[in-house]
Amino acid sequence: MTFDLPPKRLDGAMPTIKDIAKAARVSTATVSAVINSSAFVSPELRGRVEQAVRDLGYVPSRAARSLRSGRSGLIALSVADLANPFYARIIRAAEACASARGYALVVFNSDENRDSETSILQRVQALGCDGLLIVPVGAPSEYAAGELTSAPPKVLLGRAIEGEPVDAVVIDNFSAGRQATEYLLDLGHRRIGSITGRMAISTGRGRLDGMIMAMHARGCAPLERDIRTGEFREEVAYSAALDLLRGDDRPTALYVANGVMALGVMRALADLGLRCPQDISIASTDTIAGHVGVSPRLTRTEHPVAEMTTEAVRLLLERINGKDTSKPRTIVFAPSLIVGDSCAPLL
Amino acid sequence: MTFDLPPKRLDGAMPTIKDIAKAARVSTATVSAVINSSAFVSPELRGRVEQAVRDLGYVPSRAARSLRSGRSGLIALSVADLANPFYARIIRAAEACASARGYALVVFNSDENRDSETSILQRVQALGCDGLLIVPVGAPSEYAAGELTSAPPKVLLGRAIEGEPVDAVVIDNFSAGRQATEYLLDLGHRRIGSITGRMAISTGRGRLDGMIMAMHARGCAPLERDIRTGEFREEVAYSAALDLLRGDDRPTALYVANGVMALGVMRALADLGLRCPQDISIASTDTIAGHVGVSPRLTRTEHPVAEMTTEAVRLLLERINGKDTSKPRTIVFAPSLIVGDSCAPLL
DNA sequence: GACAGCCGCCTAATCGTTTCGTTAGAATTC
DNA sequence: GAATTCTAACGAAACGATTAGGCGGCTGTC
Repeated sequence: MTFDLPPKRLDGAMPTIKDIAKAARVSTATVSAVINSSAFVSPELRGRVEQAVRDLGYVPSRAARSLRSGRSGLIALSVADLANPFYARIIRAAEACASARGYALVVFNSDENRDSETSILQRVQALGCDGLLIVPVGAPSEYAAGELTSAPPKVLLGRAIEGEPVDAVVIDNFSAGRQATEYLLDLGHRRIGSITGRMAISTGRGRLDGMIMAMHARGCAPLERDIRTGEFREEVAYSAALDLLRGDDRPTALYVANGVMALGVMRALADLGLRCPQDISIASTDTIAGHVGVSPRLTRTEHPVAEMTTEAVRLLLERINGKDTSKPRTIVFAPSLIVGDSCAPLL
Repeated sequence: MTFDLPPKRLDGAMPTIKDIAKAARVSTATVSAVINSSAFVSPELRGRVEQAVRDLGYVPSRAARSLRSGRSGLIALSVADLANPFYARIIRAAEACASARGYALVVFNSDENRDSETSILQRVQALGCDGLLIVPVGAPSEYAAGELTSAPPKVLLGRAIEGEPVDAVVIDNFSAGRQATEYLLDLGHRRIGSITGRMAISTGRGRLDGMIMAMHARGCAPLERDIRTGEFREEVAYSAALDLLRGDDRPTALYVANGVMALGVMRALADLGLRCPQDISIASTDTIAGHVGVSPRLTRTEHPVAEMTTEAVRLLLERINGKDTSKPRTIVFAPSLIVGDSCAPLL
């Protein structure tokens, strides 16, 4: 009897299931059964297979597996702006959650660009990702029929798209805008301005609506020139703030619709020589990363980003596994007000 | 003649290359040739194939493709701590670069945990990723032989591992520590402390060494109690700073080895009621994200994260494509000092 | 002792591509 | 007009895994 032990392959090529089968003197079916615990295998053979797997350093090929099973083990995440730390938190939570369930996370950046997003949707399909978590960047009218409802399953994260029958995990933007504004109103401010996102995006529109309604409820209304909208970007907010706050005819308080915009406003304040909160009060929705212990601490509404993301992944996986075949639903998280020291009472 | 136009499949199943071949009345080989422009095809057939592809909405299956070709089109990125905005910048640059070259980016978080890293290395292999960009979290001794040199190609990013024959893109940590410390020395500080990373990590060790050498060069040396090392985390730096700066027997200046640690120190200062730079000067390496326009602006050394990442991706792709078969090399970027207002002259 | 039933394992088909080797026909040469 | 080369397209064999179906051999029953 010749012992031609197949040595640990030195050629660098990865061993395949056939190599294991040969080494363990069993069929590939048995190897597969051992690896997936999908059928009973006698301890004898099981032992031989496990030994061979260890000896050869065998790792099943995901490519072959996914060709056969139609599953890739990949979850895609498309965010609107990778430069925004807010999305870093989403990536963190999504990665942790996906990893825990055995999935890998593929990250894309649409950079607030609808065309990029379209190509991302295609690439996600081509990659055979099992699901997609997406922070959409388009207006509702910009999505072709079926673009968001076709396979693989998709879950909108952070931003809703009206009229699209697709799962979504969002916050109550209206409430966020209202809460922040009411706080400013309570401090006595009456001329309040706002720098917010595009009106075509649910977060931009909703937060501004909440702000305006809060003012109406107190019998006032923002001036048209005090409302600035644009992309959710630091530079956009910076120039808007520069323009809005230049000169003496300016609001006494500002509601800023997200974290990086608040940062842009802060930078503008510094450039204009305005002090916060002495010269102007700032309240926002969404926080500035790493803003702990740095003055002034922003007064803002926060929302549980990690929990929202986890929930979105959970929902997505249930769709993927076909456990949830109910109608698409929207899960709404509530924002809460965190008081810092960026707002002062109006004297 | 019957026109049984194959309708856009309504069953949800994706069309395969065979469907296209049938619809265009050609062989699958021809379809493949058209799709990959891998062989000459007459305009006639080419047209029919392209038409069929459009009609059926065909997208080649990446799973089948990668099974056949051994390429997945995936590049993996393993970062040390997704909560650190520094890594968000890396992800951003890597995603942009990979996308531009037609690769998708799979993101992993080792969370400064060597065991997680080991399992990430396995998952990367199982996924069949074509390459791996990794910010390693282990000490040189913790890597098994071949762990970093086996397929797929790997490039270390930000942190070097001595003795491992693998490509790396790093900064001159020694110079970073030296520059920042020299600046503090120039301001008249003599008792300078440091809060830095683990000594087993090249960035922790290198930066501290630079700091110490700078002091030696001026005929002084840091006190042992003024040097704190630990993980590159906000909380670690926070508690180290609290302990180090409590009481009157404390350094007049601090060199902090990275951005999130600087943040932790700032928070500690706020809690201790110490003002920066009046009561203590802070210099760091690596910046705090979103620190523009917020006071005090940190004096720090910066390094071109995006360029480094781009370079790392470039290197990786050359290895993947076998264009570069030279010995592994380490590319070193130079840090530069950015003066903010977190340091004051010692009176 | 014959037969049914189960257990444990194997053979072989299959997933959707790419690609090698082949072939039919056209173009060129003598 | 026959022999040769070229060309464009095709057929079929991989790639590595899963899994339905099949087949000996054992146990148990009457």
